[in-house]
Amino acid sequence: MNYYALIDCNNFFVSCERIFNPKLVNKPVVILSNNDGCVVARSNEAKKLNIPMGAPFFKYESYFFLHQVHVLSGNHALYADISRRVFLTLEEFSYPIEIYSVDEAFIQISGSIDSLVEIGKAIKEKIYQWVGIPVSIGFAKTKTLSKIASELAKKNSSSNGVYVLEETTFLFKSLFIQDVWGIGKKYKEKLNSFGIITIFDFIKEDPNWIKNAFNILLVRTQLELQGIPCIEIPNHEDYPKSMVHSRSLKKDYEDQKEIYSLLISFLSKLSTKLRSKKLETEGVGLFLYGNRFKDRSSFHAYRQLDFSTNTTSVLIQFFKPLFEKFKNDPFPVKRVGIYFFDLKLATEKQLCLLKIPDEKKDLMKTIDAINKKFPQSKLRYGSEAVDPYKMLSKKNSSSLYTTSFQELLTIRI
DNA sequence: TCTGGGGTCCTAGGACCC
DNA sequence: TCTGGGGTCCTAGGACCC
Repeated sequence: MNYYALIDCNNFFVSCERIFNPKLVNKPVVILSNNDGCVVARSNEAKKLNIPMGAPFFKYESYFFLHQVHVLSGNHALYADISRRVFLTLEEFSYPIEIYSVDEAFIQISGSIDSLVEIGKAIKEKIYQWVGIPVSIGFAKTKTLSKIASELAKKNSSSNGVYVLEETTFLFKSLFIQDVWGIGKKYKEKLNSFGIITIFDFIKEDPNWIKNAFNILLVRTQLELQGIPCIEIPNHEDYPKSMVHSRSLKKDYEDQKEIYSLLISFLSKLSTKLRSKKLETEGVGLFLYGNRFKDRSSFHAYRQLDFSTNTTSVLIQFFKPLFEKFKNDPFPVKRVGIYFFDLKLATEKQLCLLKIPDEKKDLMKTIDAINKKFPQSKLRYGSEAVDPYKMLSKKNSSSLYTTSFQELLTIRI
């Protein structure tokens, strides 16, 4: 029998922190978003204190203090590295795999229920032993069902973190549609308005009606819930179609030179990422937002290129006029972002009949190599901000234990 | 009164996910 | 005072074609 499994890291960001700081074990811990804005991860103990996902830090600060909640700024370089190690370990098992997010992966597997439980246990133990991250594993006939199974694995203490979902009819009468992968807030409200409350209600609806009232995605979800796989594991090495770098700022900024140089820093950072992944872009865009809790001002502009590139100077050249448009009708800026779209593999570069700007490939290579070797003293373009971080804020971050020699863990014996 | 019909392509916006 | 960031996919509607 063919199955899918979802391997899901438990409270991933918190678990990463706990590897290096055992004092956090069994304590309520929350991880904050950039700018220390809101809660993006919680330990089980923090969940028990009814701290919701997305809770704004400033509203909960005194509550955290009262309950001795450990509060950390997100250390995403660390989490990315731990994530990589988790999936390298999972790949040891040689099943077809899809890394779905920083803390989740699907695998495809066949076997009897008993053998699945054994394999699940083995995976769970190996990841914990090799990387130190606890995971939950859910097996089922489709990806959508395996999501539900992994939640059951997490909640069901008798399952030991591994759950095989077989019979669903009874279960679905007690599960709500909003617990289904692919059904968010809007769909939930609309489905509820038609009296569809549980997964059981949803499954017996006419697919044609769902197609007309919603879209093809929900029809797929419905089939998946009935055990008919519609969402496959991609069988090729995929690369991203777009890339964004965006941040909320410490305060509202009005100085256009400051905003511009920050955007150039972002552009430079994003092109470096593009090069490190051996990709090129055929489009560049930017967006600027005012403070979304006070005013709804926004600006958005993009430019399609006639060729693909990952050269910072070339991208700056095409970016400049986009920012000029903002100057016509400026507003105080609270959030900024740069994005690339229509990404292509650098190795499959299309030749262009038109004259394209000098790509300075060797210069880019040299700059990247120097910046990699000396991360403290970054080589940058003249128009980049000298210290982009002064426009952002970050307080309680843990160290880069696994990605920086300066910040290795110190152990006293 | 009554104003074609059928097709493709592109994009902005909206929904979802973590 | 203070509210994250990075992605994907689908669809309606407009522009354009004959």
